[in-house]
Amino acid sequence: MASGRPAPTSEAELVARAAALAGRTLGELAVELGVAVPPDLRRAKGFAGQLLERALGATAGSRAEPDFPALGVELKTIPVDERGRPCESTFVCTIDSVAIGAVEWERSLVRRKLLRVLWVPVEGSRALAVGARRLGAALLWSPSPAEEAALRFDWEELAGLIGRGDVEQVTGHLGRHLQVRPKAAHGRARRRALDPDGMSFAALPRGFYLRASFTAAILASHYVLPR
DNA sequence: TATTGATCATAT
DNA sequence: ATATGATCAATA
Repeated sequence: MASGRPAPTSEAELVARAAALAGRTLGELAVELGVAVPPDLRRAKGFAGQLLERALGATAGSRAEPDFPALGVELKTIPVDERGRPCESTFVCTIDSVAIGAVEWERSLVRRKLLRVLWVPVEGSRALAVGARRLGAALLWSPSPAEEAALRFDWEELAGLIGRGDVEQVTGHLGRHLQVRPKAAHGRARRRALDPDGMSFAALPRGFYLRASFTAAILASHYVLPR
């Protein structure tokens, strides 16, 4: 990957850059950055996110850090329908099911990832060619006390189950706003986990996701569709 | 058709 | 192999 823009040095600069992208298409951005546009996202699921990383000067790559380390800001592109509502859930982080039982909410990866997020809406209809999809108005967000309390409630239930060795009992049906779903390269992937008796076994890797209803509420009071 | 479970690409 | 970026696609 070629390098993107230099990193922004303040939140204001980051927000200004993001605001300037509203209404632009992924195709226009790709041309400016010298990136090829895939025909669809089946084999390029991270395309929009990686394009925006470069357009905004995020730290590229797969380092376990916020996208903008100096600012402590996480970048999330979010696909939205024609009404501005999320098309998908939002991946937050993977789960270390062996360690999670010893972690409190305040130090959890979920909370740290969501402390400060730049949401960048992108038209997500599969009927739109990838290159024609427009960016919406970005929103720099931190959870309100009520939002954090709600996330904490779900996290404690889910992390509690996993910590007690019941990771195999946790399905995507649990959690009002936060849920646990598989997060793996393929169905044979395995991570070390503990059963209720403390015995180690190979489990399907899982991650925390925000339900679309939760992110819809975040975007609802701020988001404006591109026009 | 909304949601859950499964999967794909790239970088390190 | 595990982190990043997520969306696909089968199911209920």
